[in-house]
Amino acid sequence: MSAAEPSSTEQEIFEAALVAFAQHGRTGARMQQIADAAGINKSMLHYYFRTKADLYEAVFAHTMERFMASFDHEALHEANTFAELLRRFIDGYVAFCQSHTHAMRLLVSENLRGGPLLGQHLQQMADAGTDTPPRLFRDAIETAIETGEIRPVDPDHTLLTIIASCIFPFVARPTVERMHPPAGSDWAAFVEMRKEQIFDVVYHGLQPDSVSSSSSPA
Amino acid sequence: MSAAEPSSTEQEIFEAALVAFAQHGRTGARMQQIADAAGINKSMLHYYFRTKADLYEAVFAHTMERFMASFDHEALHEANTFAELLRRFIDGYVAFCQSHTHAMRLLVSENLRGGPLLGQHLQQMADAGTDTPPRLFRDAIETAIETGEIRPVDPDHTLLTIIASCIFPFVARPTVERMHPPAGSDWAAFVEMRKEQIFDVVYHGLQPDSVSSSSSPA
DNA sequence: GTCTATATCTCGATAGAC
DNA sequence: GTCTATCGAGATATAGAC
Repeated sequence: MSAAEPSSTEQEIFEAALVAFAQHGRTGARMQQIADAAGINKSMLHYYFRTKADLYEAVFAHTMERFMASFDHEALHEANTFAELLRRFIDGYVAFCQSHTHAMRLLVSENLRGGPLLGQHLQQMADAGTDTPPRLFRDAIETAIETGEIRPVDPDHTLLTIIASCIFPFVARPTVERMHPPAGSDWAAFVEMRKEQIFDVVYHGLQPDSVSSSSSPA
Repeated sequence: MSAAEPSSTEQEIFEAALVAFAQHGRTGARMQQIADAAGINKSMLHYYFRTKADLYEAVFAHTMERFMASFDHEALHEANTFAELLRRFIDGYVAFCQSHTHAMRLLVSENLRGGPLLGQHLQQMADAGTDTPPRLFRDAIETAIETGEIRPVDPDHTLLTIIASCIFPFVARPTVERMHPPAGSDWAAFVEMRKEQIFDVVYHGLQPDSVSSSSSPA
Protein backbone atom coordinates (compact mmCIF):
# COMPACT_ATOMS: atom_id res chain seq x y z
CA MET A 1 0.00 0.00 0.00
CA SER A 2 2.64 2.48 0.93
CA ALA A 3 5.72 2.71 -1.25
CA ALA A 4 6.50 -0.29 -3.43
CA GLU A 5 9.90 -1.85 -3.06
CA PRO A 6 12.46 0.62 -4.37
CA SER A 7 14.95 -0.44 -7.02
CA SER A 8 18.55 -1.16 -6.19
CA THR A 9 19.91 2.09 -7.59
CA GLU A 10 17.13 3.97 -5.86
CA GLN A 11 18.34 2.49 -2.61
CA GLU A 12 21.89 3.57 -3.36
CA ILE A 13 20.68 7.08 -4.00
CA PHE A 14 18.73 7.16 -0.77
CA GLU A 15 21.68 6.09 1.30
CA ALA A 16 24.10 8.49 -0.42
CA ALA A 17 21.66 11.39 -0.21
CA LEU A 18 20.96 10.68 3.44
CA VAL A 19 24.64 10.93 4.31
CA ALA A 20 25.15 14.08 2.27
CA PHE A 21 22.08 15.88 3.62
CA ALA A 22 22.90 14.85 7.18
CA GLN A 23 26.41 16.23 6.84
CA HIS A 24 25.82 19.44 4.92
CA GLY A 25 22.13 20.15 5.25
CA ARG A 26 19.47 20.58 2.63
CA THR A 27 21.09 23.42 0.71
CA GLY A 28 24.70 22.56 1.51
CA ALA A 29 24.68 19.06 0.03
CA ARG A 30 25.75 18.74 -3.61
CA MET A 31 24.00 16.63 -6.23
CA GLN A 32 27.33 15.71 -7.81
CA GLN A 33 28.61 14.48 -4.47
CA ILE A 34 25.51 12.36 -3.96
CA ALA A 35 25.79 10.88 -7.44
CA ASP A 36 29.43 9.99 -6.89
CA ALA A 37 28.71 8.34 -3.56
CA ALA A 38 25.86 6.37 -5.11
CA GLY A 39 28.13 5.30 -7.95
CA ILE A 40 25.83 6.67 -10.63
CA ASN A 41 25.57 9.53 -13.06
CA LYS A 42 24.27 12.89 -11.91
CA SER A 43 21.45 12.74 -14.45
CA MET A 44 20.05 9.66 -12.77
CA LEU A 45 19.27 11.69 -9.69
CA HIS A 46 16.95 13.85 -11.75
CA TYR A 47 15.54 10.79 -13.45
CA TYR A 48 14.41 9.19 -10.19
CA PHE A 49 13.69 12.38 -8.25
CA ARG A 50 13.00 15.40 -10.39
CA THR A 51 14.63 18.07 -8.25
CA LYS A 52 16.97 18.40 -5.30
CA ALA A 53 14.06 19.56 -3.17
CA ASP A 54 12.09 16.45 -4.13
CA LEU A 55 15.03 14.24 -3.27
CA TYR A 56 15.43 15.89 0.11
CA GLU A 57 11.78 15.53 0.99
CA ALA A 58 11.73 11.91 -0.14
CA VAL A 59 14.78 11.09 1.95
CA PHE A 60 13.39 12.97 4.92
CA ALA A 61 10.02 11.25 4.74
CA HIS A 62 11.69 7.89 4.39
CA THR A 63 13.87 8.67 7.39
CA MET A 64 10.89 9.54 9.56
CA GLU A 65 9.21 6.27 8.64
CA ARG A 66 12.31 4.28 9.47
CA PHE A 67 12.61 6.18 12.72
CA MET A 68 9.33 4.61 13.80
CA ALA A 69 9.64 1.22 12.20
CA SER A 70 13.10 0.41 13.48
CA PHE A 71 12.21 0.90 17.12
CA ASP A 72 11.33 -2.35 18.82
CA HIS A 73 7.85 -1.67 20.17
CA GLU A 74 7.40 -5.22 21.42
CA ALA A 75 10.41 -4.99 23.70
CA LEU A 76 8.79 -2.09 25.52
CA HIS A 77 5.51 -3.92 26.06
CA GLU A 78 7.27 -6.94 27.49
CA ALA A 79 8.80 -4.99 30.36
CA ASN A 80 7.35 -5.79 33.76
CA THR A 81 8.99 -3.26 36.05
CA PHE A 82 9.70 0.39 35.35
CA ALA A 83 13.40 -0.28 35.71
CA GLU A 84 13.16 -2.85 32.98
CA LEU A 85 11.20 -0.49 30.77
CA LEU A 86 13.71 2.29 31.32
CA ARG A 87 16.52 -0.08 30.43
CA ARG A 88 14.81 -1.20 27.23
CA PHE A 89 13.90 2.32 26.19
CA ILE A 90 17.46 3.59 26.61
CA ASP A 91 18.94 0.53 24.92
CA GLY A 92 16.50 0.84 22.04
CA TYR A 93 17.08 4.53 21.56
CA VAL A 94 20.86 4.31 21.66
CA ALA A 95 20.79 1.26 19.38
CA PHE A 96 18.74 3.24 16.90
CA CYS A 97 21.19 6.14 17.00
CA GLN A 98 24.00 3.66 16.46
CA SER A 99 22.46 1.86 13.49
CA HIS A 100 20.80 4.93 11.95
CA THR A 101 23.28 7.63 12.82
CA HIS A 102 22.87 9.56 9.61
CA ALA A 103 19.08 9.42 9.82
CA MET A 104 19.24 10.93 13.27
CA ARG A 105 21.67 13.61 12.17
CA LEU A 106 19.34 14.51 9.32
CA LEU A 107 16.59 15.14 11.84
CA VAL A 108 18.92 17.40 13.80
CA SER A 109 19.93 19.21 10.63
CA GLU A 110 16.28 19.79 9.77
CA ASN A 111 15.77 21.19 13.25
CA LEU A 112 18.72 23.54 12.86
CA ARG A 113 17.20 25.13 9.78
CA GLY A 114 13.90 25.67 11.57
CA GLY A 115 12.27 22.35 10.81
CA PRO A 116 9.58 23.32 8.26
CA LEU A 117 9.23 19.67 7.25
CA LEU A 118 8.84 18.40 10.78
CA GLY A 119 5.27 19.62 11.16
CA GLN A 120 3.30 17.18 9.10
CA HIS A 121 5.40 14.16 10.05
CA LEU A 122 5.30 14.82 13.78
CA GLN A 123 1.60 15.44 13.41
CA GLN A 124 0.97 12.07 11.81
CA MET A 125 3.02 10.50 14.57
CA ALA A 126 0.81 12.22 17.11
CA ASP A 127 -2.27 10.99 15.25
CA ALA A 128 -0.99 7.46 15.72
CA GLY A 129 -2.12 7.82 19.32
CA THR A 130 0.05 6.69 22.20
CA ASP A 131 1.72 3.94 20.25
CA THR A 132 4.93 5.82 19.57
CA PRO A 133 7.87 4.81 21.80
CA PRO A 134 8.54 8.21 23.40
CA ARG A 135 4.84 8.78 24.06
CA LEU A 136 4.47 5.26 25.39
CA PHE A 137 7.42 5.73 27.70
CA ARG A 138 6.19 9.11 28.85
CA ASP A 139 2.90 7.58 29.92
CA ALA A 140 4.80 4.84 31.70
CA ILE A 141 6.61 7.49 33.72
CA GLU A 142 3.29 8.97 34.81
CA THR A 143 1.98 5.55 35.81
CA ALA A 144 5.14 4.73 37.74
CA ILE A 145 4.78 8.00 39.64
CA GLU A 146 1.17 7.15 40.56
CA THR A 147 2.14 3.71 41.82
CA GLY A 148 4.98 5.23 43.78
CA GLU A 149 7.55 3.22 41.89
CA ILE A 150 9.50 6.40 41.18
CA ARG A 151 9.70 9.97 42.50
CA PRO A 152 7.21 12.56 41.33
CA VAL A 153 9.09 14.20 38.48
CA ASP A 154 8.02 16.07 35.36
CA PRO A 155 7.48 13.30 32.77
CA ASP A 156 8.19 15.51 29.77
CA HIS A 157 11.44 16.90 31.12
CA THR A 158 12.58 13.49 32.24
CA LEU A 159 11.86 12.06 28.81
CA LEU A 160 13.70 14.96 27.22
CA THR A 161 16.72 14.43 29.46
CA ILE A 162 16.90 10.76 28.52
CA ILE A 163 16.50 11.33 24.80
CA ALA A 164 19.07 14.12 24.85
CA SER A 165 21.54 11.88 26.64
CA CYS A 166 21.04 9.14 24.06
CA ILE A 167 21.18 11.30 20.94
CA PHE A 168 23.75 13.96 21.71
CA PRO A 169 26.94 11.86 21.58
CA PHE A 170 26.10 10.87 18.01
CA VAL A 171 25.43 14.45 16.99
CA ALA A 172 28.60 15.84 18.53
CA ARG A 173 30.73 12.77 17.94
CA PRO A 174 33.85 14.66 16.76
CA THR A 175 33.85 16.73 19.94
CA VAL A 176 33.08 13.77 22.18
CA GLU A 177 35.89 11.74 20.65
CA ARG A 178 38.35 14.52 21.36
CA MET A 179 37.28 15.21 24.92
CA HIS A 180 36.76 11.54 25.87
CA PRO A 181 39.66 9.40 24.57
CA PRO A 182 37.94 6.00 25.06
CA ALA A 183 35.25 7.12 22.62
CA GLY A 184 37.88 7.94 20.04
CA SER A 185 39.64 4.60 20.21
CA ASP A 186 36.63 2.27 20.40
CA TRP A 187 33.32 3.89 19.58
CA ALA A 188 31.24 0.72 19.81
CA ALA A 189 32.51 0.01 23.30
CA PHE A 190 31.85 3.60 24.28
CA VAL A 191 28.26 3.29 23.05
CA GLU A 192 27.69 0.18 25.15
CA MET A 193 29.10 1.97 28.17
CA ARG A 194 26.85 4.88 27.39
CA LYS A 195 23.73 2.74 27.68
CA GLU A 196 24.82 1.58 31.12
CA GLN A 197 25.75 5.04 32.35
CA ILE A 198 22.57 6.77 31.22
CA PHE A 199 20.49 4.08 32.87
CA ASP A 200 22.59 4.28 36.00
CA VAL A 201 22.19 8.00 36.56
CA VAL A 202 18.57 8.25 35.50
CA TYR A 203 17.47 5.15 37.40
CA HIS A 204 18.98 6.43 40.62
CA GLY A 205 17.66 9.88 39.82
CA LEU A 206 14.11 8.57 39.76
CA GLN A 207 14.27 6.47 42.93
CA PRO A 208 11.76 7.41 45.62
CA ASP A 209 13.29 9.57 48.37
CA SER A 210 14.81 6.71 50.35
CA VAL A 211 11.36 5.96 51.77
CA SER A 212 8.61 3.48 50.82
CA SER A 213 10.87 1.53 48.53
CA SER A 214 9.94 -2.03 47.53
CA SER A 215 12.85 -3.69 49.33
CA SER A 216 14.07 -3.29 52.88
CA PRO A 217 14.84 0.31 53.91
CA ALA A 218 18.17 -0.59 55.53
CA MET B 1 46.77 41.40 21.98
CA SER B 2 44.12 39.29 20.40
CA ALA B 3 41.77 40.93 17.91
CA ALA B 4 41.37 44.67 18.14
CA GLU B 5 37.87 45.94 18.69
CA PRO B 6 35.91 45.20 15.53
CA SER B 7 34.07 47.98 13.74
CA SER B 8 30.33 48.36 13.97
CA THR B 9 29.62 46.94 10.53
CA GLU B 10 32.04 44.13 11.20
CA GLN B 11 29.97 43.26 14.24
CA GLU B 12 26.79 43.28 12.15
CA ILE B 13 28.41 40.91 9.68
CA PHE B 14 29.52 38.57 12.43
CA GLU B 15 26.07 38.33 13.91
CA ALA B 16 24.35 37.87 10.55
CA ALA B 17 26.88 35.30 9.40
CA LEU B 18 26.63 33.41 12.66
CA VAL B 19 22.88 33.02 12.26
CA ALA B 20 23.14 31.99 8.62
CA PHE B 21 25.93 29.47 9.16
CA ALA B 22 24.21 28.03 12.23
CA GLN B 23 21.00 27.52 10.26
CA HIS B 24 22.31 26.29 6.92
CA GLY B 25 25.86 25.19 7.58
CA ARG B 26 29.10 26.29 6.04
CA THR B 27 28.23 25.55 2.42
CA GLY B 28 24.48 26.02 2.69
CA ALA B 29 24.55 29.63 3.88
CA ARG B 30 24.34 32.33 1.21
CA MET B 31 26.48 35.46 1.08
CA GLN B 32 23.57 37.51 -0.22
CA GLN B 33 21.43 36.40 2.68
CA ILE B 34 24.15 37.36 5.15
CA ALA B 35 24.61 40.76 3.51
CA ASP B 36 20.87 41.44 3.66
CA ALA B 37 20.63 40.46 7.31
CA ALA B 38 23.59 42.68 8.13
CA GLY B 39 22.02 45.57 6.24
CA ILE B 40 25.00 46.04 3.98
CA ASN B 41 26.07 45.45 0.43
CA LYS B 42 27.27 42.05 -0.65
CA SER B 43 30.61 43.52 -1.71
CA MET B 44 31.34 44.59 1.84
CA LEU B 45 31.52 40.97 2.91
CA HIS B 46 34.42 40.47 0.56
CA TYR B 47 35.97 43.73 1.65
CA TYR B 48 36.15 42.70 5.31
CA PHE B 49 36.63 38.96 4.79
CA ARG B 50 38.04 37.99 1.44
CA THR B 51 36.15 34.75 0.89
CA LYS B 52 33.21 32.83 2.26
CA ALA B 53 35.60 30.28 3.73
CA ASP B 54 37.50 33.06 5.52
CA LEU B 55 34.27 34.48 6.89
CA TYR B 56 33.21 31.08 8.18
CA GLU B 57 36.50 30.44 9.91
CA ALA B 58 36.53 33.91 11.44
CA VAL B 59 33.00 33.48 12.77
CA PHE B 60 33.78 30.02 14.05
CA ALA B 61 36.94 31.13 15.84
CA HIS B 62 35.13 34.07 17.35
CA THR B 63 32.35 31.75 18.50
CA MET B 64 34.78 29.42 20.23
CA GLU B 65 36.35 32.35 22.07
CA ARG B 66 32.98 33.61 23.21
CA PHE B 67 32.10 30.11 24.30
CA MET B 68 34.85 30.32 26.88
CA ALA B 69 34.64 33.97 27.81
CA SER B 70 30.91 34.07 28.42
CA PHE B 71 30.92 31.30 30.99
CA ASP B 72 31.07 32.61 34.51
CA HIS B 73 34.17 30.92 35.91
CA GLU B 74 33.99 32.78 39.20
CA ALA B 75 30.56 31.42 39.99
CA LEU B 76 31.94 27.90 39.85
CA HIS B 77 34.82 28.64 42.21
CA GLU B 78 32.49 30.20 44.76
CA ALA B 79 30.51 27.00 45.22
CA ASN B 80 31.01 25.30 48.58
CA THR B 81 29.10 22.06 48.23
CA PHE B 82 28.91 19.78 45.21
CA ALA B 83 25.18 20.39 45.01
CA GLU B 84 25.85 24.09 44.73
CA LEU B 85 28.48 23.52 42.06
CA LEU B 86 26.16 21.27 40.10
CA ARG B 87 23.46 23.91 40.28
CA ARG B 88 25.78 26.65 39.08
CA PHE B 89 27.22 24.56 36.27
CA ILE B 90 23.79 23.65 34.92
CA ASP B 91 22.49 27.19 35.29
CA GLY B 92 25.58 28.57 33.59
CA TYR B 93 25.45 26.12 30.72
CA VAL B 94 21.76 26.57 30.04
CA ALA B 95 22.12 30.34 30.35
CA PHE B 96 24.87 30.24 27.77
CA CYS B 97 22.72 28.19 25.39
CA GLN B 98 19.92 30.68 25.91
CA SER B 99 21.98 33.80 25.28
CA HIS B 100 24.22 32.32 22.59
CA THR B 101 21.84 29.92 20.89
CA HIS B 102 23.20 30.48 17.41
CA ALA B 103 26.79 30.11 18.56
CA MET B 104 25.93 26.75 20.06
CA ARG B 105 24.10 25.63 16.96
CA LEU B 106 27.10 26.58 14.86
CA LEU B 107 29.22 24.24 16.95
CA VAL B 108 26.69 21.47 16.38
CA SER B 109 26.63 22.21 12.66
CA GLU B 110 30.41 21.99 12.53
CA ASN B 111 30.19 18.65 14.30
CA LEU B 112 27.64 17.35 11.81
CA ARG B 113 29.98 18.00 8.91
CA GLY B 114 32.79 16.15 10.65
CA GLY B 115 34.27 19.02 12.62
CA PRO B 116 37.56 19.67 10.76
CA LEU B 117 37.82 23.06 12.44
CA LEU B 118 37.24 21.73 15.94
CA GLY B 119 40.71 20.24 16.29
CA GLN B 120 42.90 23.25 16.84
CA HIS B 121 40.38 25.12 18.95
CA LEU B 122 39.63 22.21 21.28
CA GLN B 123 43.36 21.63 21.52
CA GLN B 124 44.04 25.17 22.64
CA MET B 125 41.27 24.77 25.17
CA ALA B 126 42.92 21.63 26.45
CA ASP B 127 46.24 23.47 26.64
CA ALA B 128 44.58 25.98 28.93
CA GLY B 129 44.82 23.30 31.59
CA THR B 130 41.94 22.52 33.92
CA ASP B 131 40.58 26.03 33.85
CA THR B 132 37.79 25.33 31.40
CA PRO B 133 34.32 24.95 32.96
CA PRO B 134 33.60 21.39 31.76
CA ARG B 135 37.06 20.19 32.79
CA LEU B 136 36.79 21.99 36.09
CA PHE B 137 33.42 20.42 36.77
CA ARG B 138 34.62 16.98 35.72
CA ASP B 139 37.41 17.17 38.29
CA ALA B 140 34.90 18.29 40.89
CA ILE B 141 32.90 15.13 40.24
CA GLU B 142 35.98 13.02 40.88
CA THR B 143 36.68 14.86 44.09
CA ALA B 144 33.10 14.52 45.26
CA ILE B 145 33.29 10.79 44.65
CA GLU B 146 36.45 10.53 46.73
CA THR B 147 34.93 12.43 49.63
CA GLY B 148 31.84 10.26 49.39
CA GLU B 149 29.63 13.24 48.68
CA ILE B 150 28.21 11.44 45.65
CA ARG B 151 28.02 7.91 44.28
CA PRO B 152 30.94 6.44 42.36
CA VAL B 153 29.95 7.19 38.78
CA ASP B 154 31.90 7.68 35.57
CA PRO B 155 32.81 11.40 35.60
CA ASP B 156 33.04 11.71 31.83
CA HIS B 157 29.70 10.06 31.12
CA THR B 158 28.02 12.05 33.85
CA LEU B 159 29.43 15.26 32.45
CA LEU B 160 28.28 14.25 28.98
CA THR B 161 24.78 13.50 30.23
CA ILE B 162 24.50 16.90 31.86
CA ILE B 163 25.83 18.82 28.88
CA ALA B 164 23.59 16.89 26.50
CA SER B 165 20.56 17.66 28.65
CA CYS B 166 21.42 21.37 28.65
CA ILE B 167 22.22 21.74 24.96
CA PHE B 168 19.81 19.45 23.20
CA PRO B 169 16.57 21.41 23.68
CA PHE B 170 18.15 24.38 21.91
CA VAL B 171 19.36 22.24 19.03
CA ALA B 172 16.04 20.48 18.52
CA ARG B 173 13.86 23.38 19.54
CA PRO B 174 11.30 22.98 16.72
CA THR B 175 10.72 19.36 17.70
CA VAL B 176 10.66 20.12 21.42
CA GLU B 177 8.13 22.90 20.93
CA ARG B 178 5.81 20.53 19.07
CA MET B 179 6.07 17.64 21.50
CA HIS B 180 6.01 19.77 24.66
CA PRO B 181 3.32 22.51 24.40
CA PRO B 182 4.59 24.62 27.35
CA ALA B 183 7.87 25.10 25.49
CA GLY B 184 6.00 26.38 22.45
CA SER B 185 3.97 28.97 24.30
CA ASP B 186 6.64 30.35 26.65
CA TRP B 187 10.17 29.35 25.81
CA ALA B 188 11.84 31.42 28.51
CA ALA B 189 9.71 29.84 31.20
CA PHE B 190 10.44 26.42 29.77
CA VAL B 191 14.17 27.12 29.92
CA GLU B 192 13.95 28.09 33.59
CA MET B 193 12.00 24.92 34.30
CA ARG B 194 14.63 23.00 32.41
CA LYS B 195 17.40 24.16 34.74
CA GLU B 196 15.41 22.93 37.72
CA GLN B 197 14.53 19.60 36.19
CA ILE B 198 18.02 18.72 35.02
CA PHE B 199 19.40 19.53 38.43
CA ASP B 200 16.62 17.56 40.10
CA VAL B 201 17.21 14.32 38.20
CA VAL B 202 21.01 14.50 38.15
CA TYR B 203 21.32 15.53 41.78
CA HIS B 204 19.19 12.61 42.94
CA GLY B 205 20.97 10.39 40.47
CA LEU B 206 24.30 11.11 42.14
CA GLN B 207 23.19 10.69 45.74
CA PRO B 208 25.05 8.00 47.68
CA ASP B 209 23.13 4.72 47.93
CA SER B 210 21.01 5.65 50.94
CA VAL B 211 23.98 4.78 53.15
CA SER B 212 26.73 6.87 54.73
CA SER B 213 24.92 10.05 53.82
CA SER B 214 25.66 13.25 55.74
CA SER B 215 22.28 13.28 57.45
CA SER B 216 20.53 10.55 59.42
CA PRO B 217 20.08 7.23 57.61
CA ALA B 218 16.45 6.89 58.84
C1' DG C 1 34.42 52.45 3.24
C1' DT C 2 30.55 51.93 0.41
C1' DC C 3 28.17 51.28 -3.71
C1' DT C 4 27.09 49.51 -8.92
C1' DA C 5 28.27 46.72 -12.37
C1' DT C 6 30.21 42.76 -14.03
C1' DA C 7 33.17 38.88 -14.41
C1' DT C 8 33.77 33.97 -13.18
C1' DC C 9 32.33 29.84 -11.81
C1' DT C 10 29.63 26.25 -9.56
C1' DC C 11 25.60 23.83 -9.49
C1' DG C 12 21.01 22.22 -10.57
C1' DA C 13 18.45 20.78 -14.36
C1' DT C 14 17.44 19.46 -19.28
C1' DA C 15 18.10 17.54 -24.08
C1' DG C 16 19.00 13.92 -26.68
C1' DA C 17 21.80 9.85 -28.27
C1' DC C 18 22.14 5.02 -27.12
C1' DG D 1 17.59 3.20 -17.67
C1' DT D 2 21.96 5.13 -18.43
C1' DC D 3 25.17 8.10 -20.39
C1' DT D 4 27.41 12.76 -22.58
C1' DA D 5 26.93 17.30 -23.45
C1' DT D 6 25.14 21.57 -22.40
C1' DC D 7 22.06 25.21 -20.90
C1' DG D 8 20.83 28.66 -17.64
C1' DA D 9 20.26 30.23 -12.89
C1' DG D 10 22.38 31.59 -9.06
C1' DA D 11 26.30 32.14 -6.24
C1' DT D 12 31.04 33.81 -5.21
C1' DA D 13 34.25 37.13 -6.15
C1' DT D 14 36.37 41.30 -8.46
C1' DA D 15 36.77 45.94 -10.80
C1' DG D 16 36.26 50.43 -10.48
C1' DA D 17 33.59 54.77 -9.63
C1' DC D 18 32.45 57.71 -5.75
